[in-house]
Amino acid sequence: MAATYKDIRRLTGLSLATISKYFNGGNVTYNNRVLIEQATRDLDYQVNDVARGLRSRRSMTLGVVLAELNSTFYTTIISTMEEKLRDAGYGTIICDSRGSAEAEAEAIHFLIGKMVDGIVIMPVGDEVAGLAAAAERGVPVVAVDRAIANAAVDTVVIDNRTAIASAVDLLAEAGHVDIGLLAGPDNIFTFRERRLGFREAVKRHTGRLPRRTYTQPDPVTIHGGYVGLRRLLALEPRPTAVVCANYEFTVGATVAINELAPDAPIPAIVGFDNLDLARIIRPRPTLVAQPVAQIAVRAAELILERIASTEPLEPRIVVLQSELVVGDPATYAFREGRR
Amino acid sequence: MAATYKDIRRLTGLSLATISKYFNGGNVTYNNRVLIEQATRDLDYQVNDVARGLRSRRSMTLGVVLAELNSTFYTTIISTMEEKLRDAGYGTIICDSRGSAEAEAEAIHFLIGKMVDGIVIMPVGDEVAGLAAAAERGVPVVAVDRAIANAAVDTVVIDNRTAIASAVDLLAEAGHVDIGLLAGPDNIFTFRERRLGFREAVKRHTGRLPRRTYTQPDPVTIHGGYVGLRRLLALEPRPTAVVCANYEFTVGATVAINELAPDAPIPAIVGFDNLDLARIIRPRPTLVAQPVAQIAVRAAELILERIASTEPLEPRIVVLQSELVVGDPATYAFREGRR
DNA sequence: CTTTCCATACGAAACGTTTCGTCATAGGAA
DNA sequence: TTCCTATGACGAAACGTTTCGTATGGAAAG
Repeated sequence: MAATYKDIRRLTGLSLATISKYFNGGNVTYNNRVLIEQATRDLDYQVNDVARGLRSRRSMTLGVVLAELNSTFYTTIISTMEEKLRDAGYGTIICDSRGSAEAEAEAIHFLIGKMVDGIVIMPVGDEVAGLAAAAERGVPVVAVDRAIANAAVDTVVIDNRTAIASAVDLLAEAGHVDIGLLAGPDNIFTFRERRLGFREAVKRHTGRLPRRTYTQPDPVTIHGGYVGLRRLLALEPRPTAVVCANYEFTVGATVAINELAPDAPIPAIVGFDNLDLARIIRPRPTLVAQPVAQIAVRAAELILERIASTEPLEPRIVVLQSELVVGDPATYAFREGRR
Repeated sequence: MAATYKDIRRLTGLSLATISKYFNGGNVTYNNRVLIEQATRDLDYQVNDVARGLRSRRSMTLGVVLAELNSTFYTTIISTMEEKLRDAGYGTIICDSRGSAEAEAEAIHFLIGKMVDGIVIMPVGDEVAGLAAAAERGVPVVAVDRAIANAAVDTVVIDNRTAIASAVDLLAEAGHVDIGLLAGPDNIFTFRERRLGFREAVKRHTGRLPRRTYTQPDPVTIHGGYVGLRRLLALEPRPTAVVCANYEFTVGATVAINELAPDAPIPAIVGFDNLDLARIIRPRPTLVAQPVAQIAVRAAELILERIASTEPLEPRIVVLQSELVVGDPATYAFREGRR
C-alpha cells in the first residue's frame, strides 16, 4: 500500500498541515525538514496527485486532441510540446480523433471529465463541438495548425498563404505557367488558406487565376495525392508543375511520378513537410518546411500562460512563417517537351 | 463552476448514494432515473474523474513511456493502443524519455504520482530504474518492443532473430556471401537479438560466422547508418549486401547509397520498418515489416487484463512474427563487379 | 521582566466522489 | 392479515490532500 501523510505523521509526530507545507515548498524548520525527508525515504512516500488535484482544483494534467497521431508533422509537435509541458510539471493526455469530428467531441468531453487544466487541439474541421463545456468550466483551449471558427481561443498557425506562395514563386521564376495544386477540401482551414494563397500567387505571376481544373480538391490521403497527380497530368494543357499542399499529397504524388512511363515528361514538384524525406529521395525534393518545433513551443507557452493568468485574456493568434527548402533544381526546373 | 452531486441532490431531492449509483450503472427506479437525467442536462453535469479516482482508487488512466516519440514505429503503436485503451475507458498519459534512462526513471516516478492504473513502457535499455516503486504499489507494467532484464513484467516483442534471418535468407539465396549488418549496441535488446539472429543465419548459410568488422555497432541515428554503410563499403572484402537492423539505419544507408559515385557498385540492401518508405522510394526497397498493429493490440490487452485481474498472474511474454516485404529484385540481387 | 511581533505549527474543514451498513417500502407467501 | 424477502434509498464515513484561521514559541523591543 502506498504511504500517505498520515504515515509520515505517525513517524514524525508532525501535523498534516506542516507536512503539506513541506511538500509544497513552504517554510519548515530544519528539524522538521529532516524528519520529513527521513520518513519520506523510509516509507518510499510519493505525493498522490489525484488527492492533491481534488483539493487544489488543479490536476496538473493537460489534454491534447489531435486529428492524426500517425503523422510526422503532428508527432513532432507533440514530442516537443510534451517535453515543455512536463518541464512545467504537467502530464499530457493524448487523444487521437482519427479525423472524426465526433471522436473529437468525445475526446474533449473525456478530457473535461479528467479535469485537465487545459486543452491543446489540432482540430479536424473548422468547427469544434464541445468547446462550450470547456469554456464554462474555465478550461483554456489552444488551437494548433488549424483555426477554429466557432470559439474564441488562442491559436497557433503558420502563414499558409505565404508558404504556398513561396512554392509558386520558385516555380514561376523557373518558367512554369501551368501550375497545378494538390490540396484537400476547403472546409479544412489549412487547405482553404493554401488554396487561396495558391490562387493569389498564380494570379500575381500570370495575371489570371489558375484554371479551376488545376485546383480540384482531393481526398486527404496518400492515395488521394496519387490519383490527384494522375488527374492533373491528364489535363489539357498539362501542368508542367504541381504544388502539393501537405505531406500525404507529396508522398502520393511522388509515388505517381515514380510510376510514370520512362519517356513521359516529369512535372516539377514542390512538396510539404517532413524533411526526413528530403534526405532519402533523389533527386532531392523541394519542400515547404513548417517550423514544427516553434509551433510546439508557442502552443505550450500559450496554454501555460493562460492557465497561470487569473484575469481573462483576449484570444491571441500566433502566426509563424515556414521556410522553402530548395532541393535539386531538376525537381522544379521547367522543361520543354520530353526529358 | 462545474456542477456536483450536491447540485443534483438539490434539484432532485435524492441522496448522494443514489446519484452515485445511477452514474455507476446501478439500479435506480424509473422516476429517479428521469429526475437525475433531467438535472444532469440542466446543470451540464459531468462526473469528476479526479474525485472518483481518489475514492475508488482507480484513476482510469494509463501511462506510456517511450524512448522516442518521434519515430513512426512507436507512434503507430501508440496510435492503435490509445484507441483500444480509450475504448476501455482509459486515458493515456504519454511521456517521451528521449532515449535517456534517467528521463525514463523520472517519467515512471511521475506517472506513479499521477496514480496511473498501469504503465506501458518501451524501454531505453535492458534495465529500467523505478519499476520497484510500481511493483510495490501494485501498478502493472508491460514492456513493449524490448524486454526488461531487472523486473518480471509482461512483455510484447517480435521474434527478432527470425526477422533478421529472413532478410539474410533472401540475400543468401540471391548469392550474397559477404553480408554486412548495421545495428546498434548490444545493450539494447532488439539490437542484441538482431545481431545474434544475423550471426546464426550467416553461419547457417556460409558455414562460418560473419567477419567481426561486418557487425560493428553504430550510433542509433540516421547519421550512424550513413557512416556505418560507408565504413562497410570501405572494408576488404567489400560486402555485397547489407542488412539494416532498424529504421534509422535504413534511412541513413539509403542516403549513403544515394551519394555513391555513379560507377560505384551498389550493395544490396534489406531495411527495417516503415512501409511508407517502400511506397516512395524507387527501386522499391525490401523491408522487414513489424506487426505494429498487433503489437499495440496485444500490449493493450495485456495491461487491461492485468488491471482487471485480482490475483497475481505469472509474467507473460508475447512473441510476434514479422514479415519480409520483398521489393524490387534490383535491391537485393547479387551483382558481379560494377553495375 | 514584560510586551510585541514574526515565524512556524496546528486542528479542522473542505474538495467530490464511492461504499458500507441500515432502513423503508412493496409485493408475495402463508 | 401477518410475516418475510427483495429492492432500492439513505446517511455517514472515507479516500489523501490543501487551506483557513488560530495557537504557540522565541527573539526583539521596550
